[in-house]
Amino acid sequence: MLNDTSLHHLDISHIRSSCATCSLRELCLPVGLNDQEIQVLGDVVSHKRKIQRGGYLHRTGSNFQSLFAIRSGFLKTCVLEEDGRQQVTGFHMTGELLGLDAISTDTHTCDAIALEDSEVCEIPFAKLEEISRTIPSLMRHFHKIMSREIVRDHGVMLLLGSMKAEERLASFLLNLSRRFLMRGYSESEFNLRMTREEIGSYLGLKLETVSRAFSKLQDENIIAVDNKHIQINDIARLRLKMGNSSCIT
Amino acid sequence: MLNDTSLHHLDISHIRSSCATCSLRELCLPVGLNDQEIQVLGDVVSHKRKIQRGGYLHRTGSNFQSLFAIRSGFLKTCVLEEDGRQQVTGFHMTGELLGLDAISTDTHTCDAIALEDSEVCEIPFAKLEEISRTIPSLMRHFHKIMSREIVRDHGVMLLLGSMKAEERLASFLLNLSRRFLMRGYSESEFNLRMTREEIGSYLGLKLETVSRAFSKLQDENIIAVDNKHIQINDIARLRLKMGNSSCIT
DNA sequence: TGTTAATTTTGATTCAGATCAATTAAAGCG
DNA sequence: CGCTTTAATTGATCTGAATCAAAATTAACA
Repeated sequence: MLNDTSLHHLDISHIRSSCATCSLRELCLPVGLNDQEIQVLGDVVSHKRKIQRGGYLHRTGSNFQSLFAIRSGFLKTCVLEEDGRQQVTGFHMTGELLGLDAISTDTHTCDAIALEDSEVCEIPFAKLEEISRTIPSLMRHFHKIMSREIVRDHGVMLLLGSMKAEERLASFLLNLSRRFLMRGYSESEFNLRMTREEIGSYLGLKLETVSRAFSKLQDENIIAVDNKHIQINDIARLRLKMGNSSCIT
Repeated sequence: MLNDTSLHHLDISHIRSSCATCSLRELCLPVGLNDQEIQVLGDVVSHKRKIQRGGYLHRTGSNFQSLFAIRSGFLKTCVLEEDGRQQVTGFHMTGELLGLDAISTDTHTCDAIALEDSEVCEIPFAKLEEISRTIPSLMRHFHKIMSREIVRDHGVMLLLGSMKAEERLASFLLNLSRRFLMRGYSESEFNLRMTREEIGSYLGLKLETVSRAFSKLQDENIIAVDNKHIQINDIARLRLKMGNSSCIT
């Protein structure tokens, strides 16, 4: 459950690297395409963009033209309320696709902010639709990505609707762990890119509660916390903490 | 915010009724298509299915073949946890599209249960993808539907993550009100099809809390509650109750 | 490098909503 | 129609997380 805009579980190692413009292999889209198709797709996603830490990839209300595939870095998406407070709707890392929400109204419905220096590929949506007409597997794949985002959101709804603080944090850490693993990083040791407040916003908790939950898990020797650095000592017990283990797979 | 799998706000009155098999006008898909295109689409969605109150449209884990467009009735979708408790992920009414979550893995990720006798049109997904290749506006429209579901889910996440009980119920009622209005029913008076427990599951509250929130709103003369029958006396004040009014539009 | 600002931790207290419990009302059904 | 089951309301109590508050730590930056 939790975050998974894209499809890292798919093995993309078989993709041949014929793309000159942009290393598509890291991206989420070209799964299962042949050389020629990758070439076509590559022409579409050629435009790269760098965002500095703290910078905006897009803002709520801004015009939608393109999806963004994250090549590197780490971003959050959040909706801003009148009163100034923000609700984080997701954390996003390499290979994931941003902007799906904006297709609905041709307007971005959330802010996307880089939590560390990041690089994205811009994918003009009109062009993506166009070429997906001639490459059925690309269309199918894109639909799966959108669907997966819906499934993820349902998972978060379940988390927010029925789990308690410690379960939420366990779920969150396990989700991060899995996503780091899929990208070839350690599943048991990583650095958080977001603050306690941002975690809290995402999990529907106050930052103090997040901090306390971290401390609690550390006291039980399930994890070791050193500020932003997390070490998972006992992943099995962390899974137990989640309670209904249906959420994360 | 809250429920809006589909796109009732679009005016479909201009659609010419050339479809022999199934009255597509009620459905969400054929917006902006010409006669011939509607004909093509009509051939795909011809298969109808009735579900009795309490019956399943699909179950978690079952094979995904088709999306379902609701022609009449009222359904809920919910995910079942190990412990037997269920989390309602949405309530769905005429014109909305079910099954989007299943595209991701070709397996349904939730149960869809009729809360009253309902009728749906089955839309074989492979065929939909196929014809959407030749009808760009249909493809675009389908993408907007998926995207809108993502936006809706983000709205629910915001609700679950940051609103308190009374705000959640106000938001829920206003959402229902709007959806009834869009279908030509009264926005100020309607019957709930779901129990307090199901509302609570959806809103992340216990049924007692839902009941108390109803009573509170009634005491303040904002609504009148008679079991499942709801009358909204002061929609403006109900909106105020929601707090951050960004959610519902 | 020193100074300031932001973040994190921890404690004390409060409160919204959960839980427990009992009653009332409505819906099925033989 | 009366009986049983299910759903809804309301009250009393408890509890997990919010809030308030202060100290400690880390990061930012001139």
